[in-house]
Amino acid sequence: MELIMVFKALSNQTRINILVWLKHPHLHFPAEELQDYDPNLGVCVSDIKAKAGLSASTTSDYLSLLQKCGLLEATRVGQWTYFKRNEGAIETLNKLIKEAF
Amino acid sequence: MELIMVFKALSNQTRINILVWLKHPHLHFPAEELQDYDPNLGVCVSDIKAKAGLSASTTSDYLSLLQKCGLLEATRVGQWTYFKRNEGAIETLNKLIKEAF
DNA sequence: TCGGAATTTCGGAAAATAACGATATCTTTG
DNA sequence: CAAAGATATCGTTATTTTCCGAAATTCCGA
Repeated sequence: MELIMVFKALSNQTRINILVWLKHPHLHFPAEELQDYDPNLGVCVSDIKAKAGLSASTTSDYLSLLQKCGLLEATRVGQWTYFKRNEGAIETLNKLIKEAF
Repeated sequence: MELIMVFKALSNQTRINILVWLKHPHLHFPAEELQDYDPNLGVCVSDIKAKAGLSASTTSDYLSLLQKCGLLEATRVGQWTYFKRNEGAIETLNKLIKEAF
């Protein structure tokens, strides 16, 4: 994990929000969208797009940026792509920050 | 402290480096420059400029950005401005990141 | 007070990022 | 196979960031 890539990814309020929303999806997404929510999968792009109020392309860009720097994991299931937090990477990040700074 | 401002400040390798250099100045700056180094003051702009290999204006910009977001503290002494880490703020940052993510 | 050194401020050119719509791809369903 | 929905990719314009040199400011010593 490259610290600078993570910081770039997090220097945008919406991307920070996405990471926070995905920590406890039930607190941030409408119940009907999480009908059959699976913690192993996460939340699909459209639900995140609706919550963020951004276009599909921007939402997709953001999610894949967060994925590229390791903070999110994606799983394709049929026509949907689900994103969830990579808790291991986030823990590593905390350690890295603690020891670097 | 605004998390997003901190992340923007840290999304630049030189600014990350400055923060690391200032953690243990003796490991990163020539001894003759730290002749009368005072932990309460830190390191002056010219020494940081020399280490970073940037122009005076850019160095000054970077340092004041790091100061504005709370990570550094500045003290003017005569014609020199010394910068040191704001350890309290950095600790707060660690906590914020830990609880936010 | 004058010159010079350290730093800051300002304006600008180049590079990077933001965010979109259009288009392409992939998948399911009729 | 065709159509429709979800997502990804691409090309674009607008905004932001990077980094500099020139000019301004501050301070010290002669």
